[in-house]
Amino acid sequence: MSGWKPVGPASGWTSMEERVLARWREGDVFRRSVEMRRGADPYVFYEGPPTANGRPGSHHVLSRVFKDIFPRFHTMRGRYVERKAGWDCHGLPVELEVEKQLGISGKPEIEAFGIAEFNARCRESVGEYLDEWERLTERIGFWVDTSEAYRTMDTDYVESVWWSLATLFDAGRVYESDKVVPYCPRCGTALSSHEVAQGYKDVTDPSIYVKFPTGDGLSLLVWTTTPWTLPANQAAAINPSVDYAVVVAGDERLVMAEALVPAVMGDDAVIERVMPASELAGMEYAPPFDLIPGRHVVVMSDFVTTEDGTGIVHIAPAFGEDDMGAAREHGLDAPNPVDRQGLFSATVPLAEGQFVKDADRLLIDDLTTRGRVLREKPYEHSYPHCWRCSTPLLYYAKPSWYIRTTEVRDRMLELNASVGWHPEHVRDGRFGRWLEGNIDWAISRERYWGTPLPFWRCGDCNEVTAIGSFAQLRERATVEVPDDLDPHRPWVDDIPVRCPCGGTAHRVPEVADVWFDSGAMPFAQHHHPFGGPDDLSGRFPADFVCEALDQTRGWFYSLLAEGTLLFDEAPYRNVVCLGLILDADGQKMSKSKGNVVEPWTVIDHAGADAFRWYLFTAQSPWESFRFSLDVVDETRRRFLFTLWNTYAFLVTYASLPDGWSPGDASPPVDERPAMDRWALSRLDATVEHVTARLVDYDPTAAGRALEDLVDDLSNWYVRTSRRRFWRSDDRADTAAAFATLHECLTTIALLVAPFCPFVADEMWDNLVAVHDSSAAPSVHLADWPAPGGRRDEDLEQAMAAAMEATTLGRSARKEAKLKVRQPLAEAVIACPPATARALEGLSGIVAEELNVRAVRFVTDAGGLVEVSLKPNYRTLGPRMGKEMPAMAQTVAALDATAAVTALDAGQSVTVSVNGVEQVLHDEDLLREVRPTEGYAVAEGGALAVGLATDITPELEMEGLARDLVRAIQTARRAADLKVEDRIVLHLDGSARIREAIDAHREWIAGEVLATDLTVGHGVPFTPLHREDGELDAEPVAISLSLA
RNA sequence: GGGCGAUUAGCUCAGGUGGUUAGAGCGCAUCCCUGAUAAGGAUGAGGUCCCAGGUUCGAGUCCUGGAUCGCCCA
Repeated sequence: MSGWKPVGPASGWTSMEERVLARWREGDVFRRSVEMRRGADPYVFYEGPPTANGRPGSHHVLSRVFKDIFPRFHTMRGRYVERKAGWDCHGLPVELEVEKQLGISGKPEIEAFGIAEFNARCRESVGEYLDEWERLTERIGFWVDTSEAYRTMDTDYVESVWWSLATLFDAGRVYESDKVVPYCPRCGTALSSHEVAQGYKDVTDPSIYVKFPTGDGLSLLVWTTTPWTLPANQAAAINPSVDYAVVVAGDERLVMAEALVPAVMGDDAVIERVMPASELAGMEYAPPFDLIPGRHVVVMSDFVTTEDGTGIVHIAPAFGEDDMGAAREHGLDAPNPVDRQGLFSATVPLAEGQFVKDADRLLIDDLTTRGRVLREKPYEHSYPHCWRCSTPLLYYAKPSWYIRTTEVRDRMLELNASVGWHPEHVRDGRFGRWLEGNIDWAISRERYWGTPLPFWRCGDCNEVTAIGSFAQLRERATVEVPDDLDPHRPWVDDIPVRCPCGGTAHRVPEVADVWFDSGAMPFAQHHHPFGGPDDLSGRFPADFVCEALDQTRGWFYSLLAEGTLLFDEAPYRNVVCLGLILDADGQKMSKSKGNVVEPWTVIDHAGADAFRWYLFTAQSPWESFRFSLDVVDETRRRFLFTLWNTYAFLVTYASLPDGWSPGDASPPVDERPAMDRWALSRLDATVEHVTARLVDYDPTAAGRALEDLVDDLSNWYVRTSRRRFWRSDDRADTAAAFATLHECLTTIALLVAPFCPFVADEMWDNLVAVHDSSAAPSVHLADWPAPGGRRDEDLEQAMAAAMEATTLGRSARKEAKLKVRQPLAEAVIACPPATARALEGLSGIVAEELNVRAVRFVTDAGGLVEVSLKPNYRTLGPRMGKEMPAMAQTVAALDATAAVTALDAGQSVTVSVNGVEQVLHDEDLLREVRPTEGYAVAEGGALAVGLATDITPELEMEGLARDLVRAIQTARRAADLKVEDRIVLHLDGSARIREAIDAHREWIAGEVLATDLTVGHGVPFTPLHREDGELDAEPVAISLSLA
């Protein structure tokens, strides 16, 4: 009654995953894994909401599996881990998609179409790919509760956002101001700095050196890359601490910063005179276009640099932040000849109705005609574009709503300091620097599909009232508010409220920045504060969030800003940053390049576990991934198939009729062979290490430790222990082997569970659950393992030496062209005495691996071994300092044999270095040993292995017998026998082969499970299978039948 | 122009606190094993550790400068 399920080949991986998935579904395993820990210490995870109006890509798989591994790990460690999914629903991307569907473009067309219908379409659009998202989420094993997902467009969510905005407004932290903002004329909206950050592109703009004449043939020379701003010019700014030069240029004289003369006018420019900035200040000039009245005067401003240009900056207050600042300082106007669509108004007849960027040419030509342009040159620079529609942004003065984040900047920095960033350098580097340069957060968008700003402005007194809940809205509304209020536009726009002054207030037209929505998720996902006084208890702050590195200025920021403003607390304790997914050549994946690797391709071909393992272990998660199907495939072969084969090996032999079951008695660990104790020691070490690394948010190192363990288990433990699993002459030993391997694989299933939840659960099911109804029915309902206290570092070191000796022995065999099947008389291992003592207990393993009759250790310095010495820099370096090279020479000149003899006798060696006596101990000298002549030798540092190369007739016979066994095993397989089938066997062959059979008859019969073995010409039975072949160029015939 | 990060074998990546001969996988070459077999394994070739200075007895590792690439910001 073994209960084992047969294990298929690793090639059936994806169907295995789907079976496991079905088990989870049927058993409601995810929900149970959460519920099981209810009441325990919560571990708080926040899902950064993706927008589901596009298909999920491989980069989404990256973030989703990282979001999965830590909650799974901490669940197994006993924490209660709620995992609420979330969807970002609002915003420009959604509007753009709908505009495309409707075949319309721009705000006037949207308004003509109707906001109500437009927003209804947006609401539909955000769910368009929800099914595919949920299907992928499930298939990659990302356990998150999609049935209870929060959606930023939900009424409750919007109400929480209103609460937060009203709270900030009432605290005086919201203001409206005319500011120059990055503005997309196509979308008709201002962009936040983190949106601007996403749209930089390298473009070539026309740049010109323009002359601003001041009379008498003298002109200020000004450089600009935005000629279209010149009609709005109001002033020219100079740096107060810079000297300016007058340069002769033909019959003209040009003013510019002295330091920039060579760069602008060449090295042989003639400087007429140099003056301090103060001499220029207040000077008036003729504006480039005499269309708009203004003072057109030289002002002094610190922001002017001499890094490029001419050191004189043209000031158009409506089109630059610095310009606006200078205008305020010097009392200048801020005329704006450009409308909201980015088109010139009638103020500039020359370019009326033209898009500003397109008007550059026209304006430059006009200036050139009038002799105002010194030079024109194309200028390549990085310029911000709209992150969705790619229109070049304009810096443009307009009223906007702001949150005074600058007031809490220092507090944000303080709170940030306590966050565990991964990688650490983001805290003070990328993110910290960004926070230091914090500017007030522009939160308003003049759009449609978003959380409406809950601000109402009175038509009488102009005061603004913030509404923080729907109840408050109902209370103050002058009209009936429906029970099923949709708090979106246009419905809320039609609800006026009473102003305290007695007048009627109407909602301001703007909606909120979508980043404010997502930053509100810690409280809005739970409808705080409307869910009662404890609605955030155990839910704030998060222990862990995780997104791609580009979110530093996005979600990571909006979370921190809102956490600080509203709760005076960092909203997360740990942040894991993720890198970009690139193609195999390191290029960004993009549809236009056609180099996108679809997640489904990877999953269908390699499976989710392989996909996950690759992402977790390929490299530090915050580096870019050079991603392709091939690298996932390689990962899968290397780790998952090795693990699977080891697992399949155990199950195959355990399920044989006289196999093994987990309940069977097995010897206590300290009575098991060294190999078993070694495996368990390695297991305990790995449990400890993997746990520590995962606690520290480092799945890469954790995964690599698991790879090492699985490799050790497969390529050393199983390799050297194979026969123990099917030799039944020592039941206790077989049971020890099974129990050891079973425990290793069971524990590995637990350790692998957060990484590769499918294979882990499949293994757990077959190794544990099917045998023991009291055990956890799924690995994901089990507890994380603890080390079993069986660590034996001496044994681990000794085993490492045994592996090394085996490697060297194989190298020596290769050197001597002696195949492994040919037994040899002896291997001589030359090593220091301590190593020899450690290795002695393992010499049987080494002997078997090297196929030698005996292993002999040679440690003395005489006869068989040559010793040479090297200084141990690690111990001697600090002691000797500058004398170290002299010491190295002294050691090299030492009589190594005598020194080693003394050291082995427990004595020290005294040498003289530059006249000073130095006492050397065993640890100060490193030995290199090698056997002397007569052996095939390979050496590696402190170990050398020699093989006796003489093959006696007896060894030759044994080698032949082994060849014969191999041939018979091949014949067995050719006859399609099961591994446990008994056979009757008849052999025939040359005299030499018959001699080998005679010498090893019993052994051969035992190896191939022959109950009867005959030799000679006539076959005494009707063979099921017959094979004629050659062995060592001599004929051999094998006939066999079932016994 | 500034900030952050990266640069180690043909490719993908490891290399606490400086210390003997810089490692692994893939690929390649040559082989082995055949009771894990639609598998497995070994040995080997392959490296100016981006460059140049500096600190040090000793630098892939620390410092300075530079180059190239990436991300972010002006």
